[in-house]
Amino acid sequence: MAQQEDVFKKLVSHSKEYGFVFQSSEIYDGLSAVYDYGQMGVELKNNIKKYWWESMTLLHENVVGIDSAIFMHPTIWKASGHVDAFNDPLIDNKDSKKRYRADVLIEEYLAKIDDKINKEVEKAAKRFGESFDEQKFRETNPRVLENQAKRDEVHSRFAKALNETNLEELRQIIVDEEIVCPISGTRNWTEVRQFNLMFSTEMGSTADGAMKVYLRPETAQGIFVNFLNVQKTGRMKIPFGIAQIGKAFRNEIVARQFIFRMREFEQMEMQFFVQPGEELKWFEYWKKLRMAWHQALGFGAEKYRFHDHDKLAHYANAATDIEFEMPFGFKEVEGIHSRTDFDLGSHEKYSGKKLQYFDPELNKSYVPYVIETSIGVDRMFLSVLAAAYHEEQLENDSRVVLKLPPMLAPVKLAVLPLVKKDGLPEKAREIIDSLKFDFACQYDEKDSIGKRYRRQDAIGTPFCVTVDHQTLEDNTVTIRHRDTMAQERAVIDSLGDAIAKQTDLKHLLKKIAE
RNA sequence: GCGGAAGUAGCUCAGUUGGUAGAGCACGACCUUGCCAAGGUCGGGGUCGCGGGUUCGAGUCCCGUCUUCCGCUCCA
Repeated sequence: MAQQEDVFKKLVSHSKEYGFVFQSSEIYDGLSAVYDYGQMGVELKNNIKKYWWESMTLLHENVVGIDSAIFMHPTIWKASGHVDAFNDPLIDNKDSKKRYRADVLIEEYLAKIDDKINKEVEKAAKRFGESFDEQKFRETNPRVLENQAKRDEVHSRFAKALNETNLEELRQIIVDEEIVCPISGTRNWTEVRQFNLMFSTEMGSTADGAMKVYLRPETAQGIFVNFLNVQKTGRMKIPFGIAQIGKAFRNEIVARQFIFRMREFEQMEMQFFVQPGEELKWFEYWKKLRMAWHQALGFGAEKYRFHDHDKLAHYANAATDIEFEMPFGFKEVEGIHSRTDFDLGSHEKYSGKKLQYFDPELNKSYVPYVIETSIGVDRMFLSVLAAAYHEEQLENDSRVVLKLPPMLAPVKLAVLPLVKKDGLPEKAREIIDSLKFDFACQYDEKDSIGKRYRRQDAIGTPFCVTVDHQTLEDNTVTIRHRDTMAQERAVIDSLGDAIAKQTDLKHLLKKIAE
């Protein structure tokens, strides 16, 4: 583990050193859990997105894309359940360091009083037998009355505090009722804090009572609310899917582990609409397909595993994660959920609009069921980087090499003049000029050739081409391969095809299409 | 958010009982070499995370704050 964390640290500093990932606002001391992608990172990230997008939209004629806005009508988040679920009042016990939901603590306390009352009643019932009048007992027994009065008092305070979201009052109830931490048994509580996991802002002028809008906490809802638009204008027939790549925002309580959990992150989501009753079949279908997509990258099947959910979210009837072995353990990279008709059904209720599909085969209308595949771009990025990062011991020294799948590499080819004189730089530029339309090339003439190879290794460039004096005579160059460090001689005219063959995304796509 | 640790050049770090900021690598120019880094010369770059305080004087001591890492917690 210590070694793995070490690798993780190295990964973070490598990311910075070679322009993959920078901390946001670094010159102002940074902004917690927000990161920027640098000149290399953006290329890698774009390639990952392209791989996903094309695997969805090119390989499936029944999957189309959209790009919905980050701002959406606030009611959408009520319908989706995010307003309620993302709004817990939390309190910490300073001794046990445990965190609780303040409302749950009070509810448990109320339940305890109920228990007490019920026990009194049971005891009395046993004592009096047949002749026991429970209602009368409840109305007259002093112990029951006392507890009942306490319960009513706390309950009404509690309800009022919740209604007003009065956090101080919630805490005061906990203090007044001497509610203790179940673990430490102490009453050493922090303030109650509201953690709204959604970021909000105001739309319109504040003077005329602006509308509070949220930055979307997931991209999925943009797909659901456009379900009918796409279905009708695209003449889509069920089953069909809508794919989207976009930013989402969550005000995480604890956001950590580099770009694994960020407050602003990017998702690649696809919602697949199916006939009710067929959802589990499609769930299995996408599960398999999504795993194949990951494994096509060639990092090894053992780095991935499914993690099926035992406890399902309220909307789901099946759910699994695809986990990847990060330097800090197996972590979720993608989620596949059978979301039933929860989302569309809920939007029907809240919007008052029908979100149904008329199925000509069944000759009836229904709210489709949904299979969701949802992958975090940044997590994917991190997993690719982690899997690609290698430190290799060579005979007399060592190298750091990113063994990125060539299709994802930010730079595909570096063209290096062996010396920067005798017309070699000019010849190298010529080669780049002829290839730059096909893939990303980089030119470097500084330092020794070995050093330049190392620099390209560090950013994961799969091919280096070296121009030497022989090149001027017979138009051949040395191709040097990143992973094996092997070299071969090739004619310049053959370079374009040879490299495209190994760096073009379509070769990855063909792999998963099989 | 709580507890612990840390923050000095792009990176990795040194900096003595408080006395005017250093090394290696990296970076730039020139020379040299020429197919797997670390040859020579010269050069650029740091208000020591930020803000206060103590002191004649703070990278060093004290307080606050921000950020990062570890543990807890949370995780649609």
